[in-house]
Amino acid sequence: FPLQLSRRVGQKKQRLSDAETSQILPDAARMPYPKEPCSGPHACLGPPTTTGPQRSIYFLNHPARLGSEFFDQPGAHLARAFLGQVLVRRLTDNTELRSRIVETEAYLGPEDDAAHSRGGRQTARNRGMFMKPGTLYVYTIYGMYFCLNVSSRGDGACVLLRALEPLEGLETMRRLRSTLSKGASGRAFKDHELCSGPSKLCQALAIDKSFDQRDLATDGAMWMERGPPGPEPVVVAATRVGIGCKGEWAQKLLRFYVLGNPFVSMVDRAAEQM
DNA sequence: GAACCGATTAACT
DNA sequence: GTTAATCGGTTCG
Repeated sequence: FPLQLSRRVGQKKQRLSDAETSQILPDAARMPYPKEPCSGPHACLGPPTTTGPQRSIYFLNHPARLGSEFFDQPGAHLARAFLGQVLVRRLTDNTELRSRIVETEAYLGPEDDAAHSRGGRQTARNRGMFMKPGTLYVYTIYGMYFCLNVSSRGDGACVLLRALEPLEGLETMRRLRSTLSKGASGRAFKDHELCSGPSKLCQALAIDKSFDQRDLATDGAMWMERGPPGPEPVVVAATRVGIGCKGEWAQKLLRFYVLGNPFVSMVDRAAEQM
């Protein structure tokens, strides 16, 4: 069994190859980029279509998929607007994982010293940041993790998803986390450990580089739905995580999270006093 | 090519 | 609170 082999004592550590992962997992996010939003073998089970003027009364009680117009907001606005919305991931076996977005960070583009697009840098890696709002930007970090971003309005601007509150498919998320986590001591992850970090949520939702540059408004394997109506969550604005603490841009309050939500990755008590 | 390093995690004290 | 793990992407010579 490839996973066990890779853990043999003294053996050079080896990440699961795509082929190996696909043997273990029901879905390793290896679907090719769909040419059409809902083409392929499961077209008849496609995700809800974008809201539009033709929407009938039938859909008023059903989840509405967020479309390109929603993502077309300045980064900091979009980062706040994401809070409370529902991220849906459909695996290749049609299992749907649902989670509420509870923590985000905005990266504002070339002038933002903490952004990958700082100084106007545009490379093969960060191309997604420069594509139309709603385009995903997935990058590898520390050689072993992924981070998921959504392009916003503004050249080279995007929003990093940092934490989710799992709603549906928790046992699948738990299995994905255990299988993909390097520590993998066999212990079961608690609910609040499933998606409480930018790379944890990528493991829990089986998101990898194959999602880079996909369109969240039309993709068949992942989309966003308007969260259920309810009281407005209290939003905390704090400094961003992992970008150092020196410099003008490190001080800006571009991280947003739902006050009191136990699924947030890091609380900032000082920011909460404000 | 080589050197450097990171929008993190998990295990440890 | 500290630190090892781990390697693709970027930069530099």
